[in-house]
Amino acid sequence: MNTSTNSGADHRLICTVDVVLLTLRDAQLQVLLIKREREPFAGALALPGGYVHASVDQDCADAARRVLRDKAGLPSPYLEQLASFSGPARDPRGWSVSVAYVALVAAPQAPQPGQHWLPVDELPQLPFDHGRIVATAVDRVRNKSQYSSLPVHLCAEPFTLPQLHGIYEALLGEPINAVSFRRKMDELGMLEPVPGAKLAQGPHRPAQLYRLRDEFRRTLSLAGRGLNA
Amino acid sequence: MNTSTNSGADHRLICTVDVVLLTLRDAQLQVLLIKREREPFAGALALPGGYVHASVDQDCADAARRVLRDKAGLPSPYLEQLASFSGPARDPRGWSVSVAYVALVAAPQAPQPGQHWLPVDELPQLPFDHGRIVATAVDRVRNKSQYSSLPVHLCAEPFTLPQLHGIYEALLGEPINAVSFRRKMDELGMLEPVPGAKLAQGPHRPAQLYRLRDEFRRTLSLAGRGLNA
DNA sequence: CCAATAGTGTCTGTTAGACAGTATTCC
DNA sequence: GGAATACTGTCTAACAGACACTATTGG
Repeated sequence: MNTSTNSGADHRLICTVDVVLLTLRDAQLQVLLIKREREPFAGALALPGGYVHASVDQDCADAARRVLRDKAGLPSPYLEQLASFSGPARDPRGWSVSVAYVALVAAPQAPQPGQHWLPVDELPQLPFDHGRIVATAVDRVRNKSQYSSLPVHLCAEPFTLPQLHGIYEALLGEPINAVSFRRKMDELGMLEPVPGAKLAQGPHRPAQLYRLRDEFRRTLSLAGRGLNA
Repeated sequence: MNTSTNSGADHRLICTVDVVLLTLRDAQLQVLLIKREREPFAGALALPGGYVHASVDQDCADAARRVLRDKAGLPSPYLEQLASFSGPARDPRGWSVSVAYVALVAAPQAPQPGQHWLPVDELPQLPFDHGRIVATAVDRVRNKSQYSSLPVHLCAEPFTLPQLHGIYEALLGEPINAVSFRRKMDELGMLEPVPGAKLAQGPHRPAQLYRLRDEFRRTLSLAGRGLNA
């Protein structure tokens, strides 16, 4: 096969991005699914996604942000490349490559028409290989939650340590020692107390509010030895 | 822009795979580079890579294995997807997506003509964004070596624990406590002693030879709390 | 027996978890 | 003052690192 400087049709493939947008609602990890308007699988619930447009996107992450903006109406949440999925059968339109991203958001506004938040552990069959993509994303997020600051992106700022503690527990599905948790968050050094700001949640001592230090808005902080859940 | 069921040229992009094949030589992590025969960058040293061929590849990993077979003359080493790199400028032929893989091999045969092993810390400028891809791969491998069995794939079987110990130290660039190392390898449970097989390296006690348990040939074993280098 | 490396037993320091105690709020 | 939750001090248990010891080979 001659592959010299040919960049014609044989070497050009269907290329898409898919975004697994996750949030925490009712102490459950939930994923945003969109009702597809077009074939294939018109009418089915699927991940927000779309073609990569060479004319408008600077790279695939840019395409993912565009998809999030257009289909989920979101500004720029935490976004991380997950993996690429490819093959002849995953898309009925033909051999395709999808670069998948994970995005995390804190406060899921009321979903707009056609948007559905579903718990990741109770998903129906999804079109394409979206079931597998979601499973990979959930694995990645749960795994990274064991030793990094990733879950802060599921928490609206400012937040209290007990709130963040609850988020880690919901993600990892098991109780985390509260003393160790505070020690670790302290070591990670990513949080700063909002001076004077406390959150009163009821007839008891209010909790200190914290925010992410700017250095950690786009970077994760990694714990040396995990949170040892 | 109409994106209905159109799968025509606008939505088809240049799609390639690149493989970062790493090995350990002279206690240094080295990467395989190939002298490019074709434009662009003909004559330059670059990662082995090529177009994804929808007609022959089952997925991008398959394309990566084909590239390794054809350009590096290798059977099937440890192969793991790294990340995808995309954009209008990384390839002079146009907007492109490259799905990059990391591969690890043990014994680098004498390189064939056009193949060059170079230490990852002393690379020249590489064409495309291959410098960045190699850097990402090296980060990934060094990072995963801290808490997983990944480095066993850099070691020819059967091997002794002191040999494997040396490989971990070379990767992490710092000494690892030998007692802890043995304890960890034991906990990981991925090695089995080859009955009766010892390796005599000189005028001293020979070391027990080990091999990877079959369950771990394609899967990694993860340590709970890292190797604490 | 000596030198050299392989492998083990055991002590010690560090770190995570348990638990109890103090702090602060609303009633 | 009581109830509830936020936070802290301190003991304990688990684990990694240090070090000394034994094991096994060639000379």
